[in-house]
Amino acid sequence: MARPAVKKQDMENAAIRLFATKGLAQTTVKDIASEAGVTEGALYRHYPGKNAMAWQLFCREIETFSAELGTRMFAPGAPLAARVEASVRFIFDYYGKYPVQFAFILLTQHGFPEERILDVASNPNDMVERFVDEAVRAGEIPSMNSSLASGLVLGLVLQVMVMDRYDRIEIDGSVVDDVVSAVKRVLMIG
Amino acid sequence: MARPAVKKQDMENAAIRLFATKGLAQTTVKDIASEAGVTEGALYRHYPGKNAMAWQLFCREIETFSAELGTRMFAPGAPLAARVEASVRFIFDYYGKYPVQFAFILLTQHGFPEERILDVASNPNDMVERFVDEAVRAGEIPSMNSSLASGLVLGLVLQVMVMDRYDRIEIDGSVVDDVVSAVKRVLMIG
Amino acid sequence: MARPAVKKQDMENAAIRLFATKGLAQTTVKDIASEAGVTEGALYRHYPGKNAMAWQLFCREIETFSAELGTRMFAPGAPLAARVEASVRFIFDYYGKYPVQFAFILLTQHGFPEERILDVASNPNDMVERFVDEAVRAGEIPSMNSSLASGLVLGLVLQVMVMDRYDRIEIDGSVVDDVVSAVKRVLMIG
Amino acid sequence: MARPAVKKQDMENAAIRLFATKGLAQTTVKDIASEAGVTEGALYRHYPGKNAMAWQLFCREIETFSAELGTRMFAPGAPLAARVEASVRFIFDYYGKYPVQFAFILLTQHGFPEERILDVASNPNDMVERFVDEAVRAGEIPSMNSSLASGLVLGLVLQVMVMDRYDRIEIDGSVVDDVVSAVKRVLMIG
DNA sequence: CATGAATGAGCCTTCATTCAT
DNA sequence: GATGAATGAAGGCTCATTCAT
Repeated sequence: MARPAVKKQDMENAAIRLFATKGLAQTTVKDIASEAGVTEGALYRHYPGKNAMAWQLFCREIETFSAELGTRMFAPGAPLAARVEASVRFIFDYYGKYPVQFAFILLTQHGFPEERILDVASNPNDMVERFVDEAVRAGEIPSMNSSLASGLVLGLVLQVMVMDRYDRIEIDGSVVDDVVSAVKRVLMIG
Repeated sequence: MARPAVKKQDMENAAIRLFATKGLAQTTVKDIASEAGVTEGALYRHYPGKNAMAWQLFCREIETFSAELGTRMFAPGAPLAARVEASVRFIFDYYGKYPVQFAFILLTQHGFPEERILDVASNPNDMVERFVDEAVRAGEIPSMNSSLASGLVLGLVLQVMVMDRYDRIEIDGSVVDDVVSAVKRVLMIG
Repeated sequence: MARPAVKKQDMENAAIRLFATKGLAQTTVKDIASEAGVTEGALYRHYPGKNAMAWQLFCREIETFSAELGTRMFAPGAPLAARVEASVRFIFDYYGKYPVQFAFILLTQHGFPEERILDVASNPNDMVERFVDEAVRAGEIPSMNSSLASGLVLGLVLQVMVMDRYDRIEIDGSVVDDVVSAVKRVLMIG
Repeated sequence: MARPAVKKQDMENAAIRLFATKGLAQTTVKDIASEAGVTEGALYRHYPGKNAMAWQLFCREIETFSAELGTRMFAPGAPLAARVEASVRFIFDYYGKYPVQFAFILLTQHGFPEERILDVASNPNDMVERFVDEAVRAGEIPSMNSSLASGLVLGLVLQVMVMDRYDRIEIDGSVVDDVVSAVKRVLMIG
């Protein structure tokens, strides 16, 4: 009978918040521990180390996000344009609702010494690629390099978020509208 | 007699190469020194410290790049579409010719504890923004949020490079063509 | 119902095996627990701490061994040479039969921060010393410094085992014969 | 031009003294540093780490010792018995003159996680083995297993030192005489 | 009796920076 | 200008031990 281990949750929340704010390398184990109200050693009961913890949380967050994104992107029966629109809107909703988690994904993605975001089992990149492939095969959009298309589309969305975090723009409804139509134009939909 | 302080050059080259390869935080002063064939203390003869050195090199690289980019983007007398095309092609040329420098810019941009790329005096972001503003004012493209547009356009280009570095795509002529037309579609040119 | 506290046995066996293999300092409480299939805290149900456990086991093993050795060394009525021979043979038999326990004694003897093998109530050293004293008093061997003689004799036997563990020699019947006669020559028996 | 680096000497002396006194595992880097009057980091300019330092010093000490021992053991032209006697006396002289170094060799020999004394290039064990082989080949002593003989002889000498360090005996001239004759008897010389 | 999360002190190591030479 | 030994402040991690469950 283990105790409710609520401290683990505290540590994970603290870690994500700190990773998202200061970056992986700039966040110390001591930071995480004191933010979570525990001592340093406690981390090592649940994770093999700091980087491993970050990577594990990173995968979990990105997979949670991807799973939900998938239901929009591949909603059965929905027309292509609607699925694109729903997907983009979902991403920005998610970004608005879980800004810390999203910032964590955004800021940490290139910071791992060994691992890479594309190694995560279910990642948005692969999903967009599959989406494009299927659309091409269905004759709904012209033939195109799906890997490239996936990069282009994600570039549009992610960079807008980067600019939001850098206070260059403020994301609101009209911005999202603009991104939706940019994505459609890049994919030559409608 | 002996050549002059060619050591400084060696150190800068080593630093850029290492920062581009391993990232700022993962590169130690000892790494730089030994790669350049000098000792650790030598760095402090030319720079106040490691981060300052990186930031200084970063600004220099980005300004060199920006200056050249500007001549394409604002080529006097050239039509809009041609300037867009020339700009995108230049970016990829530069990326192909100075991959280390470019990776340095790409990988280091989020790695500074204090500074940010948008603070660099002459940065691509501002340039694209100005480009869009002028095009709108000239009635060459529909009215649009230029900050957002700048983000979208840079997102297209940068993410393609990220994917190249992650071996998801290989940049060649047709990829560049595709990016050029994606940028044009996003800016609603032609 | 369930068997009684067989867990304690498991822990002791695991501890002895690990101490013998990796040494005292290199063996962690977690090692012992996981090897024994229990959790870390369980150790403290039976022992005040790791070092105390090791010392207790060490004393137990050495006393068990010493007691049996004593019956050979001081077998009533047996001639001196026979008792020496029986003793040496017993040591090597024991070493062959309980290699882990013996290695534990051998490798751990200098590893305790506070305690020392010579502090154990019944230890081989004291026994050999008494043996020599009595033989001298009985006029069976020339007068000699019994403390020194005890060191010499034990040195012969123990170092052979060390060499066996280091794979420099392989102990077999003829090796034991040689050690027996070496001991006799050192003690000037026969 | 490096400064006289007298601190390195201090650190090595402190390390040897501490390793000999408390053992390898019980000696911390902080101990060594503070005993040598430097800070912890200083160690890492000269050695890759604590264990590496200990092993390096250990090898150096044992090789210094072995080299000198070799000149006695293989003194050209000297008769066998004289060489044995000179060798044993030299060992005890060395032990008396450099008790710390010798204790370091004695106490540390089993404490390395990876390495072993018999792996040292020039070690006493190999030397004694060669000595016995040559003596057998020259017909000066009966045929015998030289590996075993080497173990026996070293067992005699080392265990006497262990007992000295444990205050069970006090080494003086007559003890050394006794060890010399014990060695001769074991090797069946004279 | 057993669990295992948590502690707290300490360990080895790293590294940007300083400074006597 | 250059050297490299030394510093000092962390940093990540380990581990014997405690204790609420």
